[in-house]
Amino acid sequence: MTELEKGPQGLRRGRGARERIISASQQLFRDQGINRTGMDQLCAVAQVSKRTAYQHFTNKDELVAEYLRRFDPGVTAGVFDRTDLTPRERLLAVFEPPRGKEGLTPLCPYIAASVELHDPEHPASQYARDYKSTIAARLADTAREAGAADPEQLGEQLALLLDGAAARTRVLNTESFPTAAAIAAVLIDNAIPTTARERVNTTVG
Amino acid sequence: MTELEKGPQGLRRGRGARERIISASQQLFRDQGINRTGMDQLCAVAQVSKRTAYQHFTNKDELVAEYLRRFDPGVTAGVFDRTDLTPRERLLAVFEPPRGKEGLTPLCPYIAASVELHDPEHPASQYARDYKSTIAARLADTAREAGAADPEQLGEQLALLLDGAAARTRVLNTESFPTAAAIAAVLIDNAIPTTARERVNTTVG
DNA sequence: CGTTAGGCACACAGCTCGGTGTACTTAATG
DNA sequence: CATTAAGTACACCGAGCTGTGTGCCTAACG
Repeated sequence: MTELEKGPQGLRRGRGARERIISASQQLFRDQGINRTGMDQLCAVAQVSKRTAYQHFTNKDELVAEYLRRFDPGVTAGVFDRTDLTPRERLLAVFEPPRGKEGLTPLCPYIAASVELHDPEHPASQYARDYKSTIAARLADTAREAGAADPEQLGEQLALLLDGAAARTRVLNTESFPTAAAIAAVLIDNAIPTTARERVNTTVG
Repeated sequence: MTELEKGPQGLRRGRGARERIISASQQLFRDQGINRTGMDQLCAVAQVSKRTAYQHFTNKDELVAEYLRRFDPGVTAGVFDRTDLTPRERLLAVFEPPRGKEGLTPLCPYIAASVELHDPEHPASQYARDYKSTIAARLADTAREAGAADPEQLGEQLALLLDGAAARTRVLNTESFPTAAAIAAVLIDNAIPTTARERVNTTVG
Protein backbone atom coordinates (compact mmCIF):
# COMPACT_ATOMS: atom_id res chain seq x y z
CA MET A 1 0.00 0.00 0.00
CA THR A 2 3.05 2.20 0.02
CA GLU A 3 2.76 3.36 -3.56
CA LEU A 4 -0.80 2.48 -4.43
CA GLU A 5 -1.82 6.04 -4.98
CA LYS A 6 1.14 7.52 -6.74
CA GLY A 7 4.33 6.34 -8.33
CA PRO A 8 7.63 8.11 -8.55
CA GLN A 9 6.37 10.32 -11.38
CA GLY A 10 2.81 11.23 -12.12
CA LEU A 11 -0.15 8.91 -12.07
CA ARG A 12 0.57 5.27 -11.41
CA ARG A 13 -2.79 4.00 -10.31
CA GLY A 14 -2.40 0.30 -10.91
CA ARG A 15 -4.52 -2.47 -12.24
CA GLY A 16 -8.01 -1.23 -12.85
CA ALA A 17 -7.16 0.63 -16.04
CA ARG A 18 -9.99 -0.58 -18.24
CA GLU A 19 -12.66 0.31 -15.73
CA ARG A 20 -11.18 3.73 -15.15
CA ILE A 21 -11.14 4.39 -18.87
CA ILE A 22 -14.77 3.43 -19.25
CA SER A 23 -15.87 5.44 -16.28
CA ALA A 24 -13.97 8.47 -17.53
CA SER A 25 -15.66 8.08 -20.90
CA GLN A 26 -19.05 7.96 -19.19
CA GLN A 27 -18.33 11.30 -17.62
CA LEU A 28 -16.62 13.06 -20.49
CA PHE A 29 -18.71 11.83 -23.40
CA ARG A 30 -21.80 12.82 -21.55
CA ASP A 31 -20.57 16.22 -20.42
CA GLN A 32 -18.64 17.30 -23.50
CA GLY A 33 -19.84 15.05 -26.25
CA ILE A 34 -17.87 12.39 -28.05
CA ASN A 35 -16.25 14.45 -30.74
CA ARG A 36 -15.13 17.17 -28.41
CA THR A 37 -13.41 14.76 -26.06
CA GLY A 38 -9.90 13.86 -27.13
CA MET A 39 -8.13 10.71 -26.11
CA ASP A 40 -5.46 12.74 -24.36
CA GLN A 41 -7.94 14.37 -22.05
CA LEU A 42 -9.79 11.14 -21.51
CA CYS A 43 -6.60 9.36 -20.49
CA ALA A 44 -5.68 12.17 -18.15
CA VAL A 45 -9.03 11.98 -16.38
CA ALA A 46 -8.85 8.20 -16.22
CA GLN A 47 -5.32 8.46 -14.87
CA VAL A 48 -4.18 6.00 -17.46
CA SER A 49 -1.39 6.23 -19.96
CA LYS A 50 -2.43 6.57 -23.55
CA ARG A 51 -0.52 3.44 -24.41
CA THR A 52 -2.57 1.41 -21.95
CA ALA A 53 -5.79 2.81 -23.32
CA TYR A 54 -4.90 1.67 -26.79
CA GLN A 55 -4.02 -1.77 -25.50
CA HIS A 56 -7.55 -2.13 -24.18
CA PHE A 57 -9.34 -0.51 -27.12
CA THR A 58 -7.91 -0.60 -30.60
CA ASN A 59 -9.87 2.47 -31.66
CA LYS A 60 -11.60 5.42 -30.18
CA ASP A 61 -14.57 4.07 -32.11
CA GLU A 62 -14.38 0.82 -30.23
CA LEU A 63 -14.21 2.67 -26.95
CA VAL A 64 -17.26 4.66 -27.91
CA ALA A 65 -19.16 1.48 -28.68
CA GLU A 66 -18.14 -0.05 -25.37
CA TYR A 67 -19.12 3.16 -23.60
CA LEU A 68 -22.63 2.80 -24.96
CA ARG A 69 -22.78 -0.91 -24.18
CA ARG A 70 -21.74 -0.31 -20.62
CA PHE A 71 -24.10 2.55 -20.09
CA ASP A 72 -26.77 2.50 -17.45
CA PRO A 73 -27.30 -1.13 -16.57
CA GLY A 74 -30.50 -0.25 -14.79
CA VAL A 75 -31.86 3.28 -14.69
CA THR A 76 -34.66 3.20 -17.19
CA ALA A 77 -34.54 -0.55 -17.45
CA GLY A 78 -34.95 -0.95 -13.70
CA VAL A 79 -38.43 0.49 -13.75
CA PHE A 80 -39.74 -2.46 -15.69
CA ASP A 81 -38.92 -4.84 -12.86
CA ARG A 82 -40.62 -2.94 -10.08
CA THR A 83 -43.27 -5.28 -8.75
CA ASP A 84 -44.64 -2.67 -6.37
CA LEU A 85 -46.23 -0.86 -9.28
CA THR A 86 -49.07 -1.83 -11.54
CA PRO A 87 -48.15 -2.20 -15.22
CA ARG A 88 -49.83 1.10 -15.90
CA GLU A 89 -47.86 2.82 -13.16
CA ARG A 90 -44.68 1.33 -14.53
CA LEU A 91 -45.40 2.77 -17.95
CA LEU A 92 -45.80 6.16 -16.38
CA ALA A 93 -42.81 5.85 -14.10
CA VAL A 94 -40.58 5.63 -17.18
CA PHE A 95 -41.19 9.33 -17.68
CA GLU A 96 -39.80 10.32 -14.33
CA PRO A 97 -36.69 12.07 -15.60
CA PRO A 98 -33.41 10.43 -14.58
CA ARG A 99 -32.46 13.82 -13.13
CA GLY A 100 -28.71 14.13 -13.26
CA LYS A 101 -28.17 15.23 -9.68
CA GLU A 102 -29.54 18.65 -10.40
CA GLY A 103 -30.37 20.53 -13.56
CA LEU A 104 -31.75 19.14 -16.74
CA THR A 105 -32.03 15.56 -17.83
CA PRO A 106 -28.97 14.87 -19.93
CA LEU A 107 -29.56 13.93 -23.52
CA CYS A 108 -30.04 10.23 -24.01
CA PRO A 109 -26.53 9.05 -24.94
CA TYR A 110 -27.83 6.79 -27.67
CA ILE A 111 -29.38 9.68 -29.53
CA ALA A 112 -26.29 11.78 -28.89
CA ALA A 113 -24.00 9.10 -30.28
CA SER A 114 -26.14 8.57 -33.36
CA VAL A 115 -26.11 12.25 -34.13
CA GLU A 116 -22.48 12.88 -33.30
CA LEU A 117 -21.07 9.88 -35.11
CA HIS A 118 -23.33 10.47 -38.07
CA ASP A 119 -22.69 7.02 -39.46
CA PRO A 120 -25.38 4.32 -39.22
CA GLU A 121 -22.74 1.64 -39.75
CA HIS A 122 -20.70 2.69 -36.75
CA PRO A 123 -20.84 -0.04 -34.11
CA ALA A 124 -22.08 2.44 -31.56
CA SER A 125 -24.89 3.54 -33.87
CA GLN A 126 -25.87 -0.05 -34.39
CA TYR A 127 -25.94 -0.67 -30.69
CA ALA A 128 -28.01 2.45 -30.18
CA ARG A 129 -30.51 1.08 -32.64
CA ASP A 130 -30.63 -2.25 -30.84
CA TYR A 131 -31.06 -0.58 -27.48
CA LYS A 132 -33.91 1.60 -28.66
CA SER A 133 -35.65 -1.44 -30.11
CA THR A 134 -35.24 -3.28 -26.83
CA ILE A 135 -36.76 -0.44 -24.85
CA ALA A 136 -39.70 -0.26 -27.21
CA ALA A 137 -40.17 -4.00 -26.84
CA ARG A 138 -40.13 -3.81 -23.06
CA LEU A 139 -42.62 -0.99 -23.16
CA ALA A 140 -44.79 -3.12 -25.42
CA ASP A 141 -44.55 -6.04 -23.00
CA THR A 142 -45.62 -3.85 -20.13
CA ALA A 143 -48.38 -2.39 -22.25
CA ARG A 144 -49.63 -5.89 -22.95
CA GLU A 145 -49.52 -6.64 -19.26
CA ALA A 146 -51.55 -3.52 -18.65
CA GLY A 147 -54.16 -4.79 -21.05
CA ALA A 148 -53.55 -2.44 -23.93
CA ALA A 149 -55.48 -3.18 -27.09
CA ASP A 150 -52.43 -2.81 -29.33
CA PRO A 151 -49.38 -3.20 -27.10
CA GLU A 152 -46.79 -2.92 -29.87
CA GLN A 153 -48.25 0.34 -31.04
CA LEU A 154 -48.43 1.77 -27.53
CA GLY A 155 -44.85 0.70 -26.86
CA GLU A 156 -43.58 2.42 -29.97
CA GLN A 157 -45.57 5.51 -29.12
CA LEU A 158 -44.22 5.75 -25.61
CA ALA A 159 -40.69 5.22 -26.89
CA LEU A 160 -41.18 8.09 -29.27
CA LEU A 161 -42.31 10.27 -26.40
CA LEU A 162 -39.18 9.45 -24.45
CA ASP A 163 -36.95 10.40 -27.34
CA GLY A 164 -38.93 13.53 -28.01
CA ALA A 165 -38.56 14.64 -24.42
CA ALA A 166 -34.84 13.93 -24.48
CA ALA A 167 -34.20 15.80 -27.72
CA ARG A 168 -36.38 18.71 -26.79
CA THR A 169 -34.85 19.08 -23.35
CA ARG A 170 -31.49 19.43 -25.01
CA VAL A 171 -32.52 21.91 -27.66
CA LEU A 172 -34.72 24.13 -25.50
CA ASN A 173 -32.67 23.82 -22.35
CA THR A 174 -35.95 23.17 -20.56
CA GLU A 175 -37.18 20.01 -18.92
CA SER A 176 -39.64 18.35 -21.28
CA PHE A 177 -40.33 15.05 -19.57
CA PRO A 178 -43.44 16.29 -17.77
CA THR A 179 -45.00 17.14 -21.12
CA ALA A 180 -44.15 13.68 -22.38
CA ALA A 181 -45.61 12.14 -19.24
CA ALA A 182 -48.87 13.99 -19.77
CA ILE A 183 -49.12 12.67 -23.31
CA ALA A 184 -48.27 9.19 -22.09
CA ALA A 185 -51.11 9.28 -19.61
CA VAL A 186 -53.56 10.14 -22.35
CA LEU A 187 -52.25 7.46 -24.68
CA ILE A 188 -52.26 4.80 -22.03
CA ASP A 189 -55.78 5.49 -20.90
CA ASN A 190 -56.88 5.59 -24.50
CA ALA A 191 -55.25 2.27 -25.32
CA ILE A 192 -56.53 0.29 -22.38
CA PRO A 193 -60.16 -0.78 -22.73
CA THR A 194 -62.34 0.33 -19.86
CA THR A 195 -63.06 -3.23 -18.85
CA ALA A 196 -59.37 -4.05 -18.37
CA ARG A 197 -58.70 -0.77 -16.61
CA GLU A 198 -61.46 -1.34 -14.12
CA ARG A 199 -60.30 -4.84 -13.44
CA VAL A 200 -56.83 -3.58 -12.54
CA ASN A 201 -58.19 -0.75 -10.47
CA THR A 202 -60.35 -3.05 -8.40
CA THR A 203 -57.51 -5.51 -8.04
CA VAL A 204 -54.99 -2.97 -6.83
CA GLY A 205 -56.88 -0.11 -5.25
CA MET B 1 -20.62 35.32 -70.87
CA THR B 2 -17.40 34.00 -72.34
CA GLU B 3 -15.81 33.05 -69.05
CA LEU B 4 -18.73 32.89 -66.71
CA GLU B 5 -18.30 29.20 -66.04
CA LYS B 6 -14.58 28.89 -65.73
CA GLY B 7 -11.58 31.13 -65.55
CA PRO B 8 -8.05 30.46 -66.66
CA GLN B 9 -7.36 28.25 -63.70
CA GLY B 10 -9.89 26.32 -61.68
CA LEU B 11 -13.14 27.74 -60.42
CA ARG B 12 -13.81 31.38 -61.10
CA ARG B 13 -17.56 31.50 -60.75
CA GLY B 14 -18.12 35.16 -60.21
CA ARG B 15 -20.19 37.31 -57.94
CA GLY B 16 -22.65 35.11 -56.10
CA ALA B 17 -20.11 33.77 -53.62
CA ARG B 18 -22.10 34.22 -50.44
CA GLU B 19 -25.16 32.43 -51.75
CA ARG B 20 -23.07 29.57 -53.05
CA ILE B 21 -21.40 29.20 -49.68
CA ILE B 22 -24.71 29.05 -47.87
CA SER B 23 -26.22 26.61 -50.30
CA ALA B 24 -23.16 24.37 -50.05
CA SER B 25 -23.45 24.46 -46.27
CA GLN B 26 -27.10 23.43 -46.54
CA GLN B 27 -26.09 20.37 -48.44
CA LEU B 28 -22.96 19.39 -46.56
CA PHE B 29 -24.02 20.15 -43.01
CA ARG B 30 -27.14 18.13 -43.57
CA ASP B 31 -25.47 15.20 -45.30
CA GLN B 32 -22.28 14.95 -43.27
CA GLY B 33 -22.94 16.91 -40.15
CA ILE B 34 -21.33 20.16 -39.09
CA ASN B 35 -18.25 18.86 -37.37
CA ARG B 36 -17.36 16.44 -40.11
CA THR B 37 -17.48 19.11 -42.78
CA GLY B 38 -14.28 21.09 -43.13
CA MET B 39 -14.07 24.55 -44.55
CA ASP B 40 -11.83 23.30 -47.33
CA GLN B 41 -14.40 20.84 -48.57
CA LEU B 42 -17.19 23.34 -48.15
CA CYS B 43 -15.35 25.92 -50.22
CA ALA B 44 -14.59 23.36 -52.90
CA VAL B 45 -18.28 22.42 -53.20
CA ALA B 46 -19.31 26.07 -53.20
CA GLN B 47 -16.67 26.77 -55.83
CA VAL B 48 -15.41 29.61 -53.74
CA SER B 49 -11.94 30.38 -52.54
CA LYS B 50 -11.34 29.99 -48.86
CA ARG B 51 -10.24 33.59 -48.64
CA THR B 52 -13.58 34.76 -49.98
CA ALA B 53 -15.48 32.56 -47.57
CA TYR B 54 -13.69 34.13 -44.64
CA GLN B 55 -14.44 37.57 -45.97
CA HIS B 56 -18.16 36.79 -45.81
CA PHE B 57 -18.11 34.93 -42.51
CA THR B 58 -15.54 35.69 -39.87
CA ASN B 59 -15.96 32.26 -38.29
CA LYS B 60 -17.14 28.83 -39.14
CA ASP B 61 -19.40 29.35 -36.13
CA GLU B 62 -20.93 32.36 -37.76
CA LEU B 63 -21.48 30.44 -40.95
CA VAL B 64 -23.18 27.68 -38.99
CA ALA B 65 -25.50 30.20 -37.38
CA GLU B 66 -26.34 31.74 -40.73
CA TYR B 67 -26.90 28.28 -42.16
CA LEU B 68 -29.57 27.65 -39.55
CA ARG B 69 -31.13 31.08 -40.00
CA ARG B 70 -31.39 30.60 -43.72
CA PHE B 71 -32.78 27.13 -43.44
CA ASP B 72 -36.11 26.21 -44.93
CA PRO B 73 -38.06 29.42 -45.12
CA GLY B 74 -41.26 27.51 -45.68
CA VAL B 75 -41.44 23.74 -45.48
CA THR B 76 -42.94 23.10 -42.10
CA ALA B 77 -43.90 26.72 -41.66
CA GLY B 78 -45.80 26.73 -44.94
CA VAL B 79 -48.39 24.32 -43.64
CA PHE B 80 -49.69 26.86 -41.18
CA ASP B 81 -50.79 29.18 -43.96
CA ARG B 82 -52.78 26.70 -45.98
CA THR B 83 -56.30 28.03 -46.05
CA ASP B 84 -57.61 24.97 -47.87
CA LEU B 85 -57.33 22.97 -44.67
CA THR B 86 -59.23 23.18 -41.43
CA PRO B 87 -57.12 24.05 -38.40
CA ARG B 88 -57.34 20.45 -37.30
CA GLU B 89 -56.14 19.23 -40.69
CA ARG B 90 -53.30 21.71 -40.58
CA LEU B 91 -52.17 20.34 -37.22
CA LEU B 92 -52.10 16.88 -38.71
CA ALA B 93 -50.46 17.95 -41.95
CA VAL B 94 -47.41 19.02 -39.97
CA PHE B 95 -46.63 15.36 -39.49
CA GLU B 96 -46.42 14.58 -43.18
CA PRO B 97 -42.72 13.94 -43.32
CA PRO B 98 -40.75 16.44 -45.43
CA ARG B 99 -39.50 13.38 -47.34
CA GLY B 100 -36.08 14.22 -48.67
CA LYS B 101 -36.70 13.12 -52.25
CA GLU B 102 -36.59 9.50 -51.24
CA GLY B 103 -35.46 7.67 -48.15
CA LEU B 104 -35.83 8.83 -44.59
CA THR B 105 -36.72 12.20 -43.28
CA PRO B 106 -33.43 13.92 -42.48
CA LEU B 107 -32.86 14.87 -38.88
CA CYS B 108 -34.18 18.29 -38.01
CA PRO B 109 -31.12 20.51 -38.43
CA TYR B 110 -31.86 22.45 -35.27
CA ILE B 111 -31.64 19.34 -33.15
CA ALA B 112 -28.56 18.24 -35.05
CA ALA B 113 -26.84 21.56 -34.49
CA SER B 114 -27.69 21.63 -30.79
CA VAL B 115 -26.24 18.18 -30.31
CA GLU B 116 -23.20 18.62 -32.50
CA LEU B 117 -22.18 22.02 -31.21
CA HIS B 118 -22.84 20.98 -27.64
CA ASP B 119 -22.80 24.54 -26.41
CA PRO B 120 -26.03 26.27 -25.43
CA GLU B 121 -24.34 29.63 -25.81
CA HIS B 122 -23.38 29.08 -29.42
CA PRO B 123 -25.36 31.47 -31.61
CA ALA B 124 -26.66 28.56 -33.64
CA SER B 125 -27.90 26.82 -30.50
CA GLN B 126 -29.63 29.98 -29.43
CA TYR B 127 -31.31 30.30 -32.78
CA ALA B 128 -32.37 26.67 -32.64
CA ARG B 129 -34.02 27.38 -29.32
CA ASP B 130 -35.83 30.40 -30.74
CA TYR B 131 -36.98 28.47 -33.76
CA LYS B 132 -38.37 25.61 -31.72
CA SER B 133 -40.25 28.07 -29.53
CA THR B 134 -41.70 29.73 -32.59
CA ILE B 135 -42.91 26.43 -34.00
CA ALA B 136 -44.53 25.53 -30.71
CA ALA B 137 -46.20 28.92 -30.64
CA ARG B 138 -47.58 28.52 -34.14
CA LEU B 139 -48.87 25.10 -33.26
CA ALA B 140 -50.53 26.60 -30.22
CA ASP B 141 -52.13 29.30 -32.39
CA THR B 142 -53.52 26.72 -34.74
CA ALA B 143 -54.67 24.63 -31.81
CA ARG B 144 -56.54 27.63 -30.48
CA GLU B 145 -58.09 28.13 -33.88
CA ALA B 146 -59.16 24.50 -33.84
CA GLY B 147 -60.92 25.10 -30.55
CA ALA B 148 -58.57 23.21 -28.27
CA ALA B 149 -59.26 23.54 -24.58
CA ASP B 150 -55.61 24.26 -23.69
CA PRO B 151 -53.92 25.41 -26.91
CA GLU B 152 -50.50 26.09 -25.37
CA GLN B 153 -50.36 22.62 -23.93
CA LEU B 154 -51.42 21.00 -27.17
CA GLY B 155 -48.89 23.06 -29.10
CA GLU B 156 -46.08 22.00 -26.83
CA GLN B 157 -47.21 18.40 -27.03
CA LEU B 158 -47.30 18.36 -30.80
CA ALA B 159 -43.89 20.01 -30.96
CA LEU B 160 -42.54 17.26 -28.75
CA LEU B 161 -43.99 14.68 -31.08
CA LEU B 162 -42.23 16.28 -34.03
CA ASP B 163 -38.89 16.23 -32.28
CA GLY B 164 -39.41 12.70 -31.11
CA ALA B 165 -40.16 11.54 -34.62
CA ALA B 166 -37.09 13.34 -35.95
CA ALA B 167 -34.73 11.95 -33.33
CA ARG B 168 -36.13 8.46 -33.54
CA THR B 169 -36.00 8.37 -37.30
CA ARG B 170 -32.32 9.15 -37.10
CA VAL B 171 -31.47 6.63 -34.42
CA LEU B 172 -33.55 3.74 -35.70
CA ASN B 173 -33.06 4.46 -39.38
CA THR B 174 -36.81 3.95 -39.73
CA GLU B 175 -39.45 6.48 -40.55
CA SER B 176 -41.20 7.47 -37.33
CA PHE B 177 -43.44 10.31 -38.44
CA PRO B 178 -46.48 8.07 -38.98
CA THR B 179 -46.29 7.01 -35.34
CA ALA B 180 -46.12 10.64 -34.29
CA ALA B 181 -49.06 11.46 -36.53
CA ALA B 182 -51.13 8.75 -34.89
CA ILE B 183 -50.40 10.16 -31.46
CA ALA B 184 -51.17 13.64 -32.70
CA ALA B 185 -54.57 12.55 -33.89
CA VAL B 186 -55.39 11.15 -30.46
CA LEU B 187 -54.16 14.24 -28.66
CA ILE B 188 -55.99 16.62 -30.94
CA ASP B 189 -59.28 14.81 -30.66
CA ASN B 190 -58.82 14.61 -26.93
CA ALA B 191 -58.08 18.31 -26.60
CA ILE B 192 -60.96 19.63 -28.71
CA PRO B 193 -64.30 19.56 -26.92
CA THR B 194 -66.95 17.58 -28.79
CA THR B 195 -69.07 20.64 -29.29
CA ALA B 196 -66.31 22.50 -31.14
CA ARG B 197 -65.38 19.43 -33.14
CA GLU B 198 -68.92 18.89 -34.35
CA ARG B 199 -69.26 22.49 -35.31
CA VAL B 200 -66.19 22.25 -37.51
CA ASN B 201 -67.27 18.97 -39.02
CA THR B 202 -70.66 20.25 -40.05
CA THR B 203 -69.13 23.44 -41.39
CA VAL B 204 -66.58 21.68 -43.54
CA GLY B 205 -67.96 18.31 -44.51
C1' DC C 1 -11.50 53.93 -70.24
C1' DG C 2 -10.34 53.79 -65.46
C1' DT C 3 -11.51 52.58 -60.96
C1' DT C 4 -12.66 49.38 -57.64
C1' DA C 5 -15.11 45.92 -55.18
C1' DG C 6 -15.33 41.31 -55.26
C1' DG C 7 -13.04 37.16 -56.08
C1' DC C 8 -9.07 34.07 -56.89
C1' DA C 9 -4.82 30.86 -56.10
C1' DC C 10 -1.75 29.19 -53.02
C1' DA C 11 1.13 28.63 -49.41
C1' DC C 12 1.43 28.37 -44.71
C1' DA C 13 1.03 29.01 -39.60
C1' DG C 14 -0.58 26.84 -35.52
C1' DC C 15 -3.13 23.69 -33.42
C1' DT C 16 -5.47 19.32 -32.13
C1' DC C 17 -6.41 14.86 -32.95
C1' DG C 18 -5.91 9.75 -33.29
C1' DG C 19 -2.59 6.52 -32.92
C1' DT C 20 2.32 4.29 -32.43
C1' DG C 21 7.23 3.03 -30.98
C1' DT C 22 10.36 2.32 -27.45
C1' DA C 23 12.20 1.34 -23.34
C1' DC C 24 11.17 1.22 -18.50
C1' DT C 25 8.67 -0.16 -13.95
C1' DT C 26 5.63 -2.38 -11.11
C1' DA C 27 2.47 -5.99 -9.11
C1' DA C 28 0.87 -10.58 -8.88
C1' DT C 29 1.64 -15.47 -9.39
C1' DG C 30 3.91 -19.92 -8.86
C1' DC D 1 13.23 -15.48 -6.62
C1' DA D 2 11.92 -15.60 -11.47
C1' DT D 3 8.52 -14.93 -14.69
C1' DT D 4 4.98 -12.53 -16.69
C1' DA D 5 1.07 -9.62 -17.28
C1' DA D 6 -0.21 -4.92 -16.71
C1' DG D 7 0.91 -0.38 -16.73
C1' DT D 8 3.87 3.90 -17.49
C1' DA D 9 6.40 7.91 -19.56
C1' DC D 10 7.24 10.46 -23.42
C1' DA D 11 8.36 11.57 -27.81
C1' DC D 12 6.66 11.43 -32.17
C1' DC D 13 4.04 10.96 -36.79
C1' DG D 14 0.79 12.16 -40.20
C1' DA D 15 -3.44 14.00 -41.05
C1' DG D 16 -6.92 17.33 -40.78
C1' DC D 17 -8.62 21.42 -38.94
C1' DT D 18 -9.48 26.72 -38.69
C1' DG D 19 -7.85 30.75 -40.12
C1' DT D 20 -4.21 34.31 -42.66
C1' DG D 21 -1.00 36.77 -45.72
C1' DT D 22 0.05 37.97 -50.14
C1' DG D 23 -0.28 39.13 -54.62
C1' DC D 24 -3.00 38.80 -58.75
C1' DC D 25 -7.17 39.03 -61.64
C1' DT D 26 -11.54 40.50 -63.68
C1' DA D 27 -16.24 41.86 -64.00
C1' DA D 28 -19.17 45.64 -63.29
C1' DC D 29 -20.11 50.47 -63.02
C1' DG D 30 -19.66 55.37 -63.70
